[in-house]
Amino acid sequence: MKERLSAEKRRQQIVDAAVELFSRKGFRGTRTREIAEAAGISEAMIYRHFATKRGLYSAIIEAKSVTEELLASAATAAHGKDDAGVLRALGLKMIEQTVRDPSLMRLLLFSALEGHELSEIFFESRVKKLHQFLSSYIRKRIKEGRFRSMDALVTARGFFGMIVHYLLVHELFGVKRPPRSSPKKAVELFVSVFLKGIER
Amino acid sequence: MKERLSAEKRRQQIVDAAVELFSRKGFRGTRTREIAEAAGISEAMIYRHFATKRGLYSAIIEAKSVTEELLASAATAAHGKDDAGVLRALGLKMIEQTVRDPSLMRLLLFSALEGHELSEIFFESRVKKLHQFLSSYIRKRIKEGRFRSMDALVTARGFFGMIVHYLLVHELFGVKRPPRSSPKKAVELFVSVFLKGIER
DNA sequence: CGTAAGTATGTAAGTGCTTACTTTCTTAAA
DNA sequence: TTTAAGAAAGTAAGCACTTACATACTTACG
Repeated sequence: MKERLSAEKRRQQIVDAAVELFSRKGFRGTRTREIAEAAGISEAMIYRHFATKRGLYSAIIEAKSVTEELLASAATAAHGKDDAGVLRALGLKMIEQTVRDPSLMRLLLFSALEGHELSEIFFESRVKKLHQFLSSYIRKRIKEGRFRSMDALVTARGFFGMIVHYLLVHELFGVKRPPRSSPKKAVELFVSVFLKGIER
Repeated sequence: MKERLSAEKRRQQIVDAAVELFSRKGFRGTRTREIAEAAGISEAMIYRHFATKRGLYSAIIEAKSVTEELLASAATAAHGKDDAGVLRALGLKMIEQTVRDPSLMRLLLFSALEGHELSEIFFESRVKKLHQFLSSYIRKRIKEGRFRSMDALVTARGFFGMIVHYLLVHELFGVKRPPRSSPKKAVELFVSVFLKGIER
């Protein structure tokens, strides 16, 4: 017989295994048996901890919806009115996190494509917050006369678009980065183009 | 008995029904029975025209891989060295096409996420061509001294990122456009920021 | 021209495997 | 002794794909 864990630890173990599989193969592409095998337990254990496969998926999406430290370093730069610092911090952190663990980006895309009911909540808590942070920063700097007058939200999404697209191309579609194009250099380029583009 | 069509027409009918379903629900999420029902025939007919479900999916991806007229208007502007015109044409056409028929974007994302073998070919023929067109235009304009010196491919992908991200946000995640933000205005904004950002 | 043979297009009803979820029983910790 | 964590072995439904057979269109031959 297998090691006996506390319910909480076992539950976490199931979630960890499921995150990996759902993010790689989607909800419909993942078998509950695979999850059980990956967690080293029997299928029945999954159903002791989660009512349905969909319930497990929802639990994951909700857990991944907590906002984390991504905004912290950007907020510091924002306080010091370091425009390039704000953008650099956001871009680099996003890329770094996604390269280290692409499961979040994949889960987000899968849940939207597959039309999961929590996809919207997922988007609101993970993406919208970032958009709002940057757009209100831009709005403030427009008021201060440092940036040109423009739709701050659309503009902010434009910047995130450059970063997200970079991740799509390299992490999802698997395009190889030529040696001259490190993430850091790409972010520098995006920041410089974007800043020069919006400054007065 | 149902109407008797020519093999070619029937095949096309199956493909049409399948495109709609695969783009909405993905490969794994689509049942062959659903495709048959949507096409108004029996499952066996699918298997008379395609060896396997996967074969049908591959046929669709290959068919969708043909490059179309997207580059035409941009090429005209490129010839006249109308920088804003090039970017505007690319951005507007991409948005217009995707809004009219989102199936292509969804198929592309699904095939990459689900790891379909033809996903790479799909990407190369649909996406890479655009990247190459714009990056070689940018490279030329750098040589002519109109744009700052920078990595043309990364820069070009930055512009497409703004457009693609706009489509992801509105077409995939279903964020409502506020009335002030029409696609046309958004493209104008992206073009203006991007151009000002890369010009000397 | 008329018609029977041959062929392509179609269907209804499977077949066997997979899958989400259940039931029943065992074992170890408190 | 009680209770919850665990395994083994189902079950019913769903799935890609097949089989056996019917019907319409085409064509060669009298």
